[in-house]
Amino acid sequence: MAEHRSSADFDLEHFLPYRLDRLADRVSEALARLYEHEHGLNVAQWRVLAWLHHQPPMTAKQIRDATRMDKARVSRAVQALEGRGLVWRRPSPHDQRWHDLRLSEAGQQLMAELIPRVREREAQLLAPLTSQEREQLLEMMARLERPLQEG
Amino acid sequence: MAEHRSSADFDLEHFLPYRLDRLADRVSEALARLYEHEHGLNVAQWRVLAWLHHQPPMTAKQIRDATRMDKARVSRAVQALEGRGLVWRRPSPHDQRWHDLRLSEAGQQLMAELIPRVREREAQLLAPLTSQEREQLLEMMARLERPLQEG
DNA sequence: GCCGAATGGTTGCACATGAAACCATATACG
DNA sequence: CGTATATGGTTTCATGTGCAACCATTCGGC
Repeated sequence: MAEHRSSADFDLEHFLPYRLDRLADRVSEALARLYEHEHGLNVAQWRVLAWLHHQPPMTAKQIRDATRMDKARVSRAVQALEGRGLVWRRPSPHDQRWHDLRLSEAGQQLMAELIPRVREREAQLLAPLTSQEREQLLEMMARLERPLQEG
Repeated sequence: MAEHRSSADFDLEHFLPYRLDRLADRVSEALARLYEHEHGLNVAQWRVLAWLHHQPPMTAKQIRDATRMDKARVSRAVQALEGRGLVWRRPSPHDQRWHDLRLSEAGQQLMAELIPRVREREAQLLAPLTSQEREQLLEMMARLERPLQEG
């Protein structure tokens, strides 16, 4: 049985966590040129923009829940984006602890330019899979992720 | 056609790079307890140990090629492991620039203890998939990764 | 209404990392 | 041989990150 292999033949190349990490790194690198090199956005900032584009307005907490990023990471990303005028921040009328976040005009323009190119790049990355396989892949990933939700 | 969606409905939740990164993070976190919290090993160090366990001896360059890690990252991981007496380093007789790396007794012992537990944890993570699906997943990941090999 | 706990968000700190500069050794070519 | 170049590996620097401590506001129990 596969369960009884000795530890002598342990091979990282068939170890899912490692392979997952390596692929994620490679893919991320392939995309970085678009938002990092060309627009000076890091991954955290890109994600904040993407969520604000998709579903405004949001508070930092909502972004944190959506992205599962550390709250400090979200806070710093928002700060940077606000500093560059890509995001507006307004204290919520309901609760002064929150801030409602939205894309500014400039932020919307940036995303309008960026999204089609990011989509195109994703399509290239996914080219080796049929559309059925793509669905299957995302579905399997969702199944793997579910038990790992904490909180 | 799916190709003609406007940028207005872009949703990170269905964006593969993001989903991949999130899953990889979660999985990595789930494993970290084993080698990080209990043995003070970071991911880079764990990978070096795993490769040296699997295929000794190796030079830093070979580990770098195998893991696709930055050479500085490998260098620092090896230094730390040597400092803890888990790895031996010996200048290669063929070329003084290289160093042949091997696990020390302590390193082998550590891996003998760690590998079964890591395997067990991996099995838990993979539980939501049938063994056929697991193969399929790794195979699809390999197909996605191949065009991203650089150099 | 008032005090303690909870909650959204920020900041300080320690650490890991990638890129580039750098060092030492080996190879190629005159 | 001797110099230029390539290569393995290390170090320096700037940056991003998680964690924990912290601040401000709000909520819950009395």
